Amino acid sequence: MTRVRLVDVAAHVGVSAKTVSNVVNGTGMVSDEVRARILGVIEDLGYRPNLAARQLRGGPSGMVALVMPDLREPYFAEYASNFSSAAQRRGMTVVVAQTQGDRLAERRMSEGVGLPELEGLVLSPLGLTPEDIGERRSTVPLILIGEHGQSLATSTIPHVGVDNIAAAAAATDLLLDKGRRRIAVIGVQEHGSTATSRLRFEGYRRALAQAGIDFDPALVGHVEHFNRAEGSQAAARLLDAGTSFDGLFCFNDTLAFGALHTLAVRAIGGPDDVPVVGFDNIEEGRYSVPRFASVDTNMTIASDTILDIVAAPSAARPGGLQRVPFTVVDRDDDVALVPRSPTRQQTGSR
Amino acid sequence: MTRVRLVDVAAHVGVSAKTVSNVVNGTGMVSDEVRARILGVIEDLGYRPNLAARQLRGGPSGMVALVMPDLREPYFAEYASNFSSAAQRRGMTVVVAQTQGDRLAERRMSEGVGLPELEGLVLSPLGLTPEDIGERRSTVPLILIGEHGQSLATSTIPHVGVDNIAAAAAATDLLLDKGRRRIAVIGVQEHGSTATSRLRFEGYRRALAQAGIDFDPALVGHVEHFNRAEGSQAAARLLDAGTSFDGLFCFNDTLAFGALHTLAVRAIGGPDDVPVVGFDNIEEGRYSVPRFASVDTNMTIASDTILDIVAAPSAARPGGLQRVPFTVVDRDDDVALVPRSPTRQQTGSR
DNA sequence: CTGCGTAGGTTCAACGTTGAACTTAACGTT
DNA sequence: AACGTTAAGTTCAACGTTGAACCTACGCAG
Repeated sequence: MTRVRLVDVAAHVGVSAKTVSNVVNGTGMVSDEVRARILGVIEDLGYRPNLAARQLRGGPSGMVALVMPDLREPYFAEYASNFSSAAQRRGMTVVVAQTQGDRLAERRMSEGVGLPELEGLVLSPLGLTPEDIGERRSTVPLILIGEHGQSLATSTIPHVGVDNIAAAAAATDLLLDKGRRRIAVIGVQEHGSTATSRLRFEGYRRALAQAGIDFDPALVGHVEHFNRAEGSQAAARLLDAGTSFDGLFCFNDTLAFGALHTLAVRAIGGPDDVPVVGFDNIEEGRYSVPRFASVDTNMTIASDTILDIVAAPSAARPGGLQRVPFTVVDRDDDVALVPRSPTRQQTGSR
Repeated sequence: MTRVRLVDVAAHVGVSAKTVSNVVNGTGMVSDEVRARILGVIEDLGYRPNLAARQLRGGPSGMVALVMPDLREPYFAEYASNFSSAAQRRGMTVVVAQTQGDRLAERRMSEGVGLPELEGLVLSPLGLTPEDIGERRSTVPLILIGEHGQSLATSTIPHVGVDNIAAAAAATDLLLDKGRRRIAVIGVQEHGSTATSRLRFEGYRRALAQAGIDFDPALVGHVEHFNRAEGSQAAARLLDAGTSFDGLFCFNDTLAFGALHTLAVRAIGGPDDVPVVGFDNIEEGRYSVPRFASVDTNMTIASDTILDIVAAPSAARPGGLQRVPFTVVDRDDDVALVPRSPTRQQTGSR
């Protein structure tokens, strides 16, 4: 029972394969009567076009690759979910792969090795360097997720994400607006892929400067990775050092979870005492007790932006950072464990 | 700058395209000298085989589809991560799609509409019925994730997962072994796709029966969905009804998070007071405070089992449930926020 | 020196689809 | 009646790869 082909349908109807092709693709001229018969036979036989043959003829593959460090991270999982939904809406198929943030894996994937003909390759880089991009052979359009500072910004590769400096400044402003003056920060990195961390740190410092507050290095919590354990440890170090703070900005929500845990264990804080702001606004944050604010990175808008770039003719494809608007979400009601609509929002243009 | 083909490489070397093909695929006889020259030119020109053409010739596509309800759910995200890694290890490409648990979406995806030629279609069903499977047209091997009770078990479709009844019984046993006698349960469903819930409930009751404990309907927490909010509400309902319990079994970890939250807010419990057992052993559970036990469903083993089935010749492909061993993981040390190695494990054969 | 096996190739057709170019009959115009 | 137009098709080649069949020179046994 081999697969049904165009010619099989054609034979059953008594027309040529091309006429069936025309019906399937809505091209050419076909009488209503013949079209109806063809559609009937297609249904009966269960014909489905062979994408490989289409592609070989130069047709679109309808496939986009999404390459992320690790889907177990809630942020990447949510991104993948959003992206996949957006792609499905456009009739595109998503291929996923993981790199574990490994530079060589990212390099290899950016070439699309072993992957089918893609219409776009969307990569969330951690280790990739501008040289890697320069040496890239593949002609498949590459689009990077997130802003990555000078390192990758100078390249002509489009990247899609929020303005990290502005967003981090807005997050800091939220705490400043609450009258906080000693705002600690968790997530400053010194090793590895520090681009995101550096930009958010810069935003934090700019917001402080604008408010006329001196930067205090004692308020900085360093981490290696953006995970719960390190967020928790960084908060513990701040407290152990005797540093007092009345607000806390974490460079992502996972760090915030960890930090909140340490604060809770030590019976410090609570949202009115030491308000916390995270970054990414992942689903899970909606259920957090104690609550914390976050910066929503509008992943749905980002996904659509990316797919628009993929769909654009190569000449019209932009380079550099494509800014996605961000939203500072402060959940200042007291409900827990029920998804909340944000009650206070500040939007992304500063 | 069109893509490099076999003939382009062949022309540069001065041999036929077929010889280059032989080198690429390791077939036929090629002298070491010619092989070396060909490999050099392949590298220089950056040749990469056109998978569409290969496939058209009847070659393997190397693609598997993974269709899940929603990647934002940590369990599915982790599953996807594991599966994707396992597939990458085998040189296979994973296509992902989401159904939101919608039966029609599951039906449509199970046909592989709009997808390239697949070697396997792996689906985590919520609404799919045996009739849907019966009416399926596609000849691509379908493999279901999880055990789904009578409903889908009778079909010849292979499904891969833990023995839900045995695993739930083992989870209950863990609490019984701690001397608990009034064990509450959260996650019983009455509407929608209840298969998993029913099986785990059955396991709970069997374990009680074996221990000579009467089942008390007052200890049952009903939910519509397996999420945090409902876990929290179910726990609240139990407490509000004045039901006392000294142990709690939640049908998945997300429910457990919610329930733990309610217990914490009401200052009840703690692991030595009211131990909690979840199901799935998701990453996030490792950082939970208060801690709780869980049933590890060995997703890596499951992924490999699935990929073995996909790779098997269709005649050798098994039907029915392929059992994956489970592990009851009790994290009874007191460390928090550092990934722990399980200290007490009980393995899956009862 | 004949014949045969084999290493190391080559040639050709086919996979299923569709753009481009071609055909045919019916119809409308002057 | 002759001509142009158009609707509704058909035919053919090509996309890149590879299995099957074919070719050829060389080494070696008899």
